[in-house]
Amino acid sequence: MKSGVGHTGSTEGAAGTAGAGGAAGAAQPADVAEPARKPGRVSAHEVSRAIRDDIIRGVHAPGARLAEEALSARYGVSRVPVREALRTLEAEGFVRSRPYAGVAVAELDDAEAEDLLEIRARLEPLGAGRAAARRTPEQLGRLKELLLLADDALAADRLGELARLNSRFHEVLAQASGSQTLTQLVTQLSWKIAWVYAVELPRRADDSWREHAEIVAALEAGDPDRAAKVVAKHIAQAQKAYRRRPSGAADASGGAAGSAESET
Amino acid sequence: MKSGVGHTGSTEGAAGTAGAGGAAGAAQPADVAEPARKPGRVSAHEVSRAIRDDIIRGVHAPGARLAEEALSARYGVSRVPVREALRTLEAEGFVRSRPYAGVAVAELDDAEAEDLLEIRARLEPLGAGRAAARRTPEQLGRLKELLLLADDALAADRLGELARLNSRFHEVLAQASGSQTLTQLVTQLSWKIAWVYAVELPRRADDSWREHAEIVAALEAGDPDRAAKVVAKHIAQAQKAYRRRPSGAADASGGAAGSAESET
DNA sequence: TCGGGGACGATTGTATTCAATCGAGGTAGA
DNA sequence: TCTACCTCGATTGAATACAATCGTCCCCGA
Repeated sequence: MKSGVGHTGSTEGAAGTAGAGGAAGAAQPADVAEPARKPGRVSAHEVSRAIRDDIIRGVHAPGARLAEEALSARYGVSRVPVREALRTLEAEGFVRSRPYAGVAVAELDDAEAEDLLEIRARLEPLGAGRAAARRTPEQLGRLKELLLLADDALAADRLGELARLNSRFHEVLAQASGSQTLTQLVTQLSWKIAWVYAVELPRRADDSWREHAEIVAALEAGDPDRAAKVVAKHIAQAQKAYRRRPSGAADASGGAAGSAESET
Repeated sequence: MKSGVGHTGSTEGAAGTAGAGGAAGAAQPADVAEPARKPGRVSAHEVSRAIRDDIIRGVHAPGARLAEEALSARYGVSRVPVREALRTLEAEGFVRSRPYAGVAVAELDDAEAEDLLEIRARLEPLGAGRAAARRTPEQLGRLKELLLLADDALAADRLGELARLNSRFHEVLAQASGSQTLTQLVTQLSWKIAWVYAVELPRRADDSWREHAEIVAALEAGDPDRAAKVVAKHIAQAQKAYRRRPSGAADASGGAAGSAESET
């Protein structure tokens, strides 16, 4: 008998590692320096999460070269877990690598950003439809909780946290679909969207969360068609907002230096 | 810029071990043995490709545990590149891992398979539309070349090769879209579809490649709408074929059924 | 006989060390 | 002065060695 490894589903939804949130605020790019994460024992998964967060926050600018040694110093681990993390990020499309030439942060031009939104527009309604049929009460509860947290954040005008809550909302929504593949796809997609939106998203925050509430209502009602439709509208609004953005701001200017709090 | 991982190689060299003789039915192959792949210098990227191919071909059955040492012995490298490969496959959704518990091949039930097809149905027409507008003559040439190769394979009734050509076709089609993100998504998706279809889909091959030719024609004409429409039809046909399959044998039961055939 | 606790083996996770490759810069020659 | 070649430094890629963790099995006690 092979005793085949449990794996009871759960596409790993962010284990609550305290995310070096300390350096919020300033968030100057590029200048690597402080270890930022010295606690003795970190896993490769966490390193990938840390690097991903930093990419999304603009700490590592698009096109920037990521030397393994520098990363290993920054995150306080050896090169081995760093390399593993880079492979993960490569598969996710955050970095590109060439043999013996190292890895660099991917560059997202406007066309890519548009594509991301277009892809999302086609996938999320699908997931929402599934979610309306399959969501568990617990998932519904988490979504509602996120709505409340967002209300607070809105009231306090903490936009950085809002961005995180937004990603999280769409992540949970994807999980509620009950499809492993769909969840993974949409989750990775939501990370990338957060990246692209790093600058723009806060502006639309208010409307966005009103729409989120509608989504939850549709899920609660268990109406797949309505859920899909509401999500589609939501995405379309987001697309419109992105296209209306002031300047071509797809790069890593300081925007939304959100705290990296990782409460799940 | 080519984005690493050239995919120039081909793995059919070791195809001889596929199927493991008539020993189908008896699940739990697991005990891989012969090195099958000793050539001196392989890179981590190639290892991930090798493992992925073996998963798709059913050499590693769904749910099977993948011990690092066993893999490193099988593919003739140390554990380090194996681990990197596993991180890649994890991000792609082919395996699932838990800290200190190792890695196991993911399990795709019928619902997941349906979702995969649904997702593809929504993404590929998008890519095809882009491709019709942006495809380069070189890409068009490669697609045509694939059509010819498929003709040969059809004539000679080499279904295993057809499966590979099929994946390759959709890969190139995605590349022609000019969108990095879309390319990566659709490519990874096509791998998974090949996996799901490996057991099923006896031979829709003939129709499938006729539709492929239509796709190429639309691309050549540079007509985005028509391209998207043709691809949508193509996917819909594939879905129909899948749903019409003889038995519901898409789960992890038998796993390592002989040669991998996937036609879309 | 059955349940709980602890030690052992096996496997994963990480660090350290060594080898291979690429790019930059300098030097010799035309 | 320009070009080609070559040497050297730096960085990536891989292998080996070490530490941490988990599951299992055995022993002990009720």
